[in-house]
Amino acid sequence: MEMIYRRAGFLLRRAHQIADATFRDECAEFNLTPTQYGVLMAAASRPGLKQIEVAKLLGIDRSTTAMVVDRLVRRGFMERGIDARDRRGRTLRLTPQGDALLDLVADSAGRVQARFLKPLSAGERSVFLRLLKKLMEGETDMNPVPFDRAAPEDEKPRKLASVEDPSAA
Amino acid sequence: MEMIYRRAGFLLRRAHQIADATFRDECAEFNLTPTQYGVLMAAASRPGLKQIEVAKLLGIDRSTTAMVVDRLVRRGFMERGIDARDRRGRTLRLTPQGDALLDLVADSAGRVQARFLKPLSAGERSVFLRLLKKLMEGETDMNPVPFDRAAPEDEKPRKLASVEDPSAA
DNA sequence: ATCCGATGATCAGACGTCTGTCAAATAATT
DNA sequence: AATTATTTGACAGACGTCTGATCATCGGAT
Repeated sequence: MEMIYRRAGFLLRRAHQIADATFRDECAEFNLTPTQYGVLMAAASRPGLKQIEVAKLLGIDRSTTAMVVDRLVRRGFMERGIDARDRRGRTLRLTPQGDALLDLVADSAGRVQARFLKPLSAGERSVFLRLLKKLMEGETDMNPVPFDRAAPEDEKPRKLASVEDPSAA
Repeated sequence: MEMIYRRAGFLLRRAHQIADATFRDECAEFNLTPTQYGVLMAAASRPGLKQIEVAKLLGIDRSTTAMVVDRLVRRGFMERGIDARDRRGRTLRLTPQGDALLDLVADSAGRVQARFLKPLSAGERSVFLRLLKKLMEGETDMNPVPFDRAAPEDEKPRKLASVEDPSAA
């Protein structure tokens, strides 16, 4: 039995479970799940991007994405439109309420990371995160969507030559 | 948006997702999920242990455990009984079919680990696993059940006089 | 212009997961 | 012994997740 505690899958389930709970707890007042937050962030970063692109960005499948978006739309945080150029696609964008929510959530979301990683030293954290990322980048077999963090980048590739986030962290 | 790719929670969701898919793929012929496998393993290791104990061992809650056990019982891999000493509790044990299944699954389950961890070198794997375990052991806030891999190991209630926790809280 | 394969969305179904709530049983208190 | 508190399990409800099926649309090939 003990062997199960050494399995990466088991450890990852627990880790994910706790990270999830930490996020929900930290964002309890907003009643936001990590996934919803991800969808909101994706939509905020590139207004008008399509549902399928959000799915790819986050690595969740189309059905799940549709369901999550549904709830967010129902709660008034985002709106769905039909892509004029390709009527199969649904374009997404935040409503002003959605934008406001994201502002409010920012601090809480930031705290989740520190709180979750607390058991590790600063050095360990960076190693851990690095290995986790390496693991994801190397996964190809069972990965629903390649982990490349580089968004399709079609729409309008506004490549500003400057730093993108001068906001003091 | 890119910032989300640096979040531990996001990375862990993906990692868990892929580990899960790898397990399911490797065990497709048995139609077994990682959770079901965990429950089966727990029940195999200590026949007659209670449902609630399995839940604690695996870090899943009572509702989830009940549901998973239901399916396993329905498929004939385990059977549920009522604990004679505490009639609230349900005792679990594998059926011969369950035992046989576990035998068959062993190889596949073993392969999952190697396959999932493939992108990392041997050294990285052990560091990764070690950090993951350390993270889990240190989690207390949002952990549904402490991660101690040391099973309750009671069976005999032996309430020793040793002071365990004067609860100075 | 038409047909066909690829793509996007939705739906249905299955499973895991948690939170709450309720009922049964046990344990603790008075 | 009777009341109260705690524990266990089941059930309902919500959410995330995937697969497979179906429908609409698009793009390319004929």
